[in-house]
Amino acid sequence: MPQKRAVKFLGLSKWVGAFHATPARLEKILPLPLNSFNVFSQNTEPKDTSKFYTDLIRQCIQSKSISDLRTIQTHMIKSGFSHLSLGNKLIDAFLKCGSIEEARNLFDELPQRHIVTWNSMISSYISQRRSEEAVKLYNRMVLERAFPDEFTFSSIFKAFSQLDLVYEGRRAHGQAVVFGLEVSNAFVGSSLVDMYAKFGKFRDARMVLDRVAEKDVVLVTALIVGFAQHGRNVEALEVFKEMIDEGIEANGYTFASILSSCANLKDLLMGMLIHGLVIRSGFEFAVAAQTSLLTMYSKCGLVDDSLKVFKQIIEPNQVTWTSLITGLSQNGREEIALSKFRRMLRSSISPNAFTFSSVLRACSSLAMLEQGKQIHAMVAKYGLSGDTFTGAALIDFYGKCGITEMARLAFDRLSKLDVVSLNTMIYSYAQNGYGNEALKLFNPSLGCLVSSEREGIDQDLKLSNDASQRNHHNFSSHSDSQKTLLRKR
DNA sequence: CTAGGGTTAG
Repeated sequence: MPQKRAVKFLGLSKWVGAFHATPARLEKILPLPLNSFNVFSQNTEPKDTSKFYTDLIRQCIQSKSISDLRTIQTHMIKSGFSHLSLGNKLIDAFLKCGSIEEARNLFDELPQRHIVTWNSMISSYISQRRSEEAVKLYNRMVLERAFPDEFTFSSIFKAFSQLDLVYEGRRAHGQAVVFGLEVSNAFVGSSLVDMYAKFGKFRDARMVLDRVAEKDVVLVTALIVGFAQHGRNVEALEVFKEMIDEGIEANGYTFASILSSCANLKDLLMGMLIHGLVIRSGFEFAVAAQTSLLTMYSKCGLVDDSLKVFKQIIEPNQVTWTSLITGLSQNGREEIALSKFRRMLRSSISPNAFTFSSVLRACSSLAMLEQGKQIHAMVAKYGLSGDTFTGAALIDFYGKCGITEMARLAFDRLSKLDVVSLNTMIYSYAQNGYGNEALKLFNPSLGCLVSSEREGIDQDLKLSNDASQRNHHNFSSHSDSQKTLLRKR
């Protein structure tokens, strides 16, 4: 009986007394009759009415009361949107209450939208990883002559990098230039640098960065992160040093990224130096920096130091636990890795694809069949059977345990194939004496993988197949699994 | 009333 559900407006006691307001009751106690809203234009609307609604909306946000917002919306629509600014506030309120759909519905209904409203909608879509919607709105915005401002540009570029739309992102950059907002502030600049860096377009990223007059830590960190994420660790370190030289202080984000570069370079000395810097700059308890620190030590082979870092972490998150488990598993401490995994679950932190691929690796190294099976069940429960990394770990695990059928089952569940998972499957077959099955996979033209709807995969397979054909008469260039196959033949 | 950068896997 949703109609009868009481709607409580906490601060409304002077209007409604102590009783609860239903939409029908609310209509009776509004400060002005609904019809009379129409006589006010947007500019001359009475101050107190506007304030009345504004307060109401603020209370709804505080109590996260979406149903109350709906009530207000109903009245607004009835009054023919006489209060446009309220419409915008209402959209903002829906967004803050997490109801993006209702915000969008109202957004579409409004005869006019404020630039702030456009920006709010766009950034909400992006933070919900629904960037297609954000881009659609952005394009519509330009068409409807609601000109994007620096707030728009500070968020829209992320949509293009999320969607991997290089050309469109560049075009939006051009539009920012046209509006004179390209490097109007560090917000727009860092968003642009981030986009170009994510695309691997480091020349463009650098050019934008250099044009920003007031550089700050976020701007430079965007470039550092870009280099680090593309495995260009030396360049990441160079930019980091440059930043320090320019007197810009690093923060937790910067340290998280730069320590990850040290880890990948196995540069223990630099890592320890930066560890000192982390402590001195007061980011000792920034969890991402701590996580990277932990990884740095374990990649450099100092497991005990990484355990020490972990002990310091007050609230380890999913990534932290995973890093710890990975480090242990990679350093031959499989049992401890598994016990940490159990502890992670007990502290109600859920595992992800990264975690599973690491614990499965631990199970695989020691051929712990029962444990691995249990983890396989969890993988299925978490809906991660299709993940390429986790899948490859499963294939590897069952292969090592000699259960080829299960390995194949895991293989067939992959939502996407790549060279590694294919190699792992071939290796599992080969290891267990199924030479013919392995060959079928090795040469997809024999019919094993063709005729599936997997297009990207075929591309991948074609590449690896072409490469192997080039080496066909050259035995020494074959991988171990291929050698095994050739012997079996 | 609206804005930017992060750490983990084969």
